[in-house]
Amino acid sequence: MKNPFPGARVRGSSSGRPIMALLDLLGRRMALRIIWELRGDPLNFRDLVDAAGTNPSVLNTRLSELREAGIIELSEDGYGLTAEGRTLLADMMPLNAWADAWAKRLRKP
Amino acid sequence: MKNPFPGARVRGSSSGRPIMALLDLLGRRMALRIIWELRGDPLNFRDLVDAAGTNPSVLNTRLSELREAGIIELSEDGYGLTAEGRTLLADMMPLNAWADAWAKRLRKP
DNA sequence: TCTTCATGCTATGAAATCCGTAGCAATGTG
DNA sequence: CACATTGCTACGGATTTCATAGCATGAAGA
Repeated sequence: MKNPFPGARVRGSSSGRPIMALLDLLGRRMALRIIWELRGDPLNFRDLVDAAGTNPSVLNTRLSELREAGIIELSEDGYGLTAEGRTLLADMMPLNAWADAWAKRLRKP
Repeated sequence: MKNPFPGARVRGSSSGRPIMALLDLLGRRMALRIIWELRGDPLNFRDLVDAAGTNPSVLNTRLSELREAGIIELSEDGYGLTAEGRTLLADMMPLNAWADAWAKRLRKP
């Protein structure tokens, strides 16, 4: 299937609503993780493979989608978040705190 | 593979850090979407299949993971978010605004 | 110039996952 | 006893992911 793109059909939705395209894009394997791993300094391709614990083919597929979406870019320093990507990451940061509270809950139910 | 669980190995991470388990869980097909579709009233199984634009087998797999994680529960009214699930959804809501701004950017670059 | 290295990325085949459809079991209603 | 509604499972083909090997390019040494 084509890359998720606001205004286009995506898996599970033909409405073209931007949130549906975003949920499809972020719902693919390693997409959230890749963005997460780029929260600090840019990483080169191989370091990103290691950091995300994935393999070149999946990473490259996700990178092309995330680059086309304007979330990630390749600079001289390696792969990093664009300005837009950083605002998306900022929106994801609460998930970290949520996950910690979740772990605490599940340890003593 | 076993369901993502804080403290356990998940795809792409053996650290057991809660955020990794969460990113694995949410990075599976339709997981984010299912949570999103339950932002309002509970839905029964079939309505949730339609709302998420998926099929019973994938939905059931995701539901069992999300129920085990304590994010979704089945009540007399149907499938709905738990209290914890609602806080997770609240953390996801900014994505909607982000997606709208994203769509606007991509329309006129 | 001839290695050697680091880089982004592609190729390949097997394994896992997803998808769509059909249908089952339990429960309730006429 | 039909009949509808519900949650869910079975199945087979399509797609995606996984792990590993390797290619192409450019820079840096020898």
